[in-house]
Amino acid sequence: MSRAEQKERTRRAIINAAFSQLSADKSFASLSLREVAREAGIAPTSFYRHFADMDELGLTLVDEAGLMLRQLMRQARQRIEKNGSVIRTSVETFVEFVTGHSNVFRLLLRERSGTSAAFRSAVAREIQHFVAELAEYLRKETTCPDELARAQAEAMVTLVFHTGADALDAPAEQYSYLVSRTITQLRWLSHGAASYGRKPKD
Amino acid sequence: MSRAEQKERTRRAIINAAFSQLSADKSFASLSLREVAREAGIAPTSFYRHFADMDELGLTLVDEAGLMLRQLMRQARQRIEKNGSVIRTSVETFVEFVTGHSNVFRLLLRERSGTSAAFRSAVAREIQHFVAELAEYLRKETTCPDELARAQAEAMVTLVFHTGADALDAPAEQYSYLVSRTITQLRWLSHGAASYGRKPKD
DNA sequence: CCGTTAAGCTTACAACTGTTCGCTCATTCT
DNA sequence: AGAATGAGCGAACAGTTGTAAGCTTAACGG
Repeated sequence: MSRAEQKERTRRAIINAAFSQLSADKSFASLSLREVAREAGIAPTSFYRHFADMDELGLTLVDEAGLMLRQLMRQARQRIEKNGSVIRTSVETFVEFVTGHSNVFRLLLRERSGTSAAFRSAVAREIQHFVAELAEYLRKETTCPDELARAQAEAMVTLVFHTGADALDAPAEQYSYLVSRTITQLRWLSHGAASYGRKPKD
Repeated sequence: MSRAEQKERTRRAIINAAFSQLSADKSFASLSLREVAREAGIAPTSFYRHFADMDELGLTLVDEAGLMLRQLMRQARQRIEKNGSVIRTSVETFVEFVTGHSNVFRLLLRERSGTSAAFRSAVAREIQHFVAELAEYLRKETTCPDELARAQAEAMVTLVFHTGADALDAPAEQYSYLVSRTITQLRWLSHGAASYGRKPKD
């Protein structure tokens, strides 16, 4: 096996070990270098051959999580073409992601308001991808001015993201309620933005 | 000084020390019993005379934070009577709270998705007070059926809470933008819910 | 007034943490 | 073929953590 190949392999082992140790009871901040190294099957000191410190690993994890999110968006778009209902399909796809990759979602959810400014802005950047894409869609589909399309997209992403957080603690039989509640909220937003249009008085 | 009085005094010293150590870079989970005890001016082992462990202290902090929130609500209601604009007054009051007691708000924000189920549900309970109260207001002021009033209140609280989180990382000169953006979003919701009414088709 | 109570202290321990240093040894480069 | 590179290792260190055991001493109750 080539040297670079092997290096990449244990790098992945570290990343996977970190992801697998994240859980409802364990945040990234509470991971220890030694524990991660142990699960990755290397000596604690070997960790430094791949990352300068845990923060660097954390940023890598956030990047990977963002990547998964973008793949999710693509998947949702495909579904929409075959299904039609934009809002329902998007929300359902998102909830599936949250429940299927809960560790990954939890990372983004927590580090969005975590103790590291670098982490926070990394997560914020990933979420902005969502917002920007949705805003562009709204600009095309509706007659919304740019600024308002963005505000609308931000509200929608906030609500969907928050629903994901709720889903983490909710029993599975509540998912359909959460989804339909969120759909209702998004419709209100959409309908309100369309008809309320531009009346920025107090 | 009475015995009970002195006990309550150092109990407060512990609570205050804990609050004061919370910051943008330090979450409750990263506080240590020893550091808190040091700042409170007691020996580490004396901590146990007041709390069984750090978790018990944390739940106390969440309770106190919730108390401050409820005081805030009362304050907002008084302002509304003299001002008139319900939405603007509420959002502005909330942002003032967030910036004025950022440590307290950060505690709620983080523990809402933290690693302790007990903390999460404690925070959720505090936020439900907000939602319930707002929902009742909406039921009175509008012709909304109960279930939808609640969904609307939840969306509104989510958006306002999220704005608070944004304000934590934003420079002060951006506050007015954040406030007006949120007001717009809330108006959309309100308007959409009123006119969209009950049309739960896909 | 004297015995009881309990807040607070000091000392101590075992378990972890991140990180430095120097070594091995298989892969790579010349 | 021989030298250089660099991933991985073991041992060690200084620091911190939570918590147990036992003592002191001031406020309390009878």
